[in-house]
Amino acid sequence: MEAANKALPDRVDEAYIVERIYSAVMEHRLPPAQKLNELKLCEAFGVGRMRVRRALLLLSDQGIVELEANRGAFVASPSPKEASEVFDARMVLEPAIARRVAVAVSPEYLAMLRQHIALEDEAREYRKGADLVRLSGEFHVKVALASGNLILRRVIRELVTRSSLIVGLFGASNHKDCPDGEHSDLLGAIERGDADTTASLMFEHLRKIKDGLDLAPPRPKEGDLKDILGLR
Amino acid sequence: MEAANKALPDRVDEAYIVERIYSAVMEHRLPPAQKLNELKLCEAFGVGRMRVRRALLLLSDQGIVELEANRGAFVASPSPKEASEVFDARMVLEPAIARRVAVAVSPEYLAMLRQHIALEDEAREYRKGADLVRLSGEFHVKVALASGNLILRRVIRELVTRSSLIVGLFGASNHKDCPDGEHSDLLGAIERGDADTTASLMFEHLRKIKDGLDLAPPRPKEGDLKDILGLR
DNA sequence: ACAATCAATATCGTTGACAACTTTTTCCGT
DNA sequence: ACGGAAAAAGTTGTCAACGATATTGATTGT
Repeated sequence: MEAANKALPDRVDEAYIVERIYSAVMEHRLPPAQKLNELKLCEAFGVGRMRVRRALLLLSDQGIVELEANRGAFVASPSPKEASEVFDARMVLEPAIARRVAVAVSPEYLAMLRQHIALEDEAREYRKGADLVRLSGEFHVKVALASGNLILRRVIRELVTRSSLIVGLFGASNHKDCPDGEHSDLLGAIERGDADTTASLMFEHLRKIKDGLDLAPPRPKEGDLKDILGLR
Repeated sequence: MEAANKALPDRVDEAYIVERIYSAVMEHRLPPAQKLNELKLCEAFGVGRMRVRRALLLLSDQGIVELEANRGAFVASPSPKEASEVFDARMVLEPAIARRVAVAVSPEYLAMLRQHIALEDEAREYRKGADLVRLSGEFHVKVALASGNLILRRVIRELVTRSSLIVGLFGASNHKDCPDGEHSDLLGAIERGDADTTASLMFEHLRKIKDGLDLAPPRPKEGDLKDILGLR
């Protein structure tokens, strides 16, 4: 095997590369701190180095990738402080967006959300863990999309992707990306047009996820090795 | 004169170029559709072409400039639909952010907001129109900053900058970027910790600005020149 | 005089080579 | 065998040249 790992499109541009890395992060396939070698990416996408570097620049601007001078690109590993900020931001923004969706959502988007819940149920039923991880994040993006506003969708997508990294880093082994059933409850509130309940369900949902993280100990710095090993 | 138009920093990186173009757009110095010539930017910033191109890529990703293949970079000129989306997004997000600021704002940020209002008053007093334009936008960014969350600040900054372009395009000549006094009212509600009023003032404030725009006629398409000139 | 065609110019997109830096491996002395 | 210095390999950052495309201006024929 060499190329054609997944049928690349005819024209590979920056956006496509960004999209693929986005997806890989959302599905927890790219772990935090993973090195992203330029040459390997070039081969993988069958594209010149320029395209790859531009894609990495865009990803770093969105906090998905960290660029270190002369060392290369790495999947971001957010600090506890950054992680907290991401979820705080979501707890401010997403309830407001969900509220608006509850107030006025088109039948098409409602159908999309219903179908999504069905997919989640199915993934739970058949123990498709990988799918469930992806779907859990995607639900939030689709809610934002259901507002009919692509700007809101973009903002949330960025935050959800970063959240995937954060859960991978700070989530306990038994951590659920999104507790079972809560998405369904949210959809119920939206269907009833119950704006207040929708907003508060979304807030509590996010709070629960954040509380399930272990953000207490600031990540060890370089020099603290002795502390870590208990040699003081 | 050649270089040193404004004392460039020792190290000019992409972020600095982006920042400067951001500012120029916010102050209505760079009009929509303005061509951004790579070579001229290189000379202006005293950097190689690569830096400029990377900065332009970042700006295009944020909707501030538009890249046309083989034609170059232009300051974005949002369509009425995009313009509407930007303000709709702000009307969803900013009230939620302002509410949170009203609930819990640190004394330092409160002082910052007070000082800002003083600057606005001063600019109005001495008829410094240019300053007032910049300050009107900056107020919203500072409110987001007052949440203590840099992610929220970043999101709002992006939207405010795009709004500057939109006002330049669709604002009537007598259009006020932000009606006099409303920022002051908002600060009042924040100081009282009145969350509901703060949120609703912010919403109405944005609605008023949007209503002051003339988004009715879709931007003329290429072939409609005759219509524009009344030659039919 | 006008329109269409063609050449000339300017600008952008891409590639390849090279320099700067980091990481790994090798080598040597103790 | 161990630690450290030096060499080698690998990777990233930068630049300059080249080809491709769009735009402008000149030319020609009617």
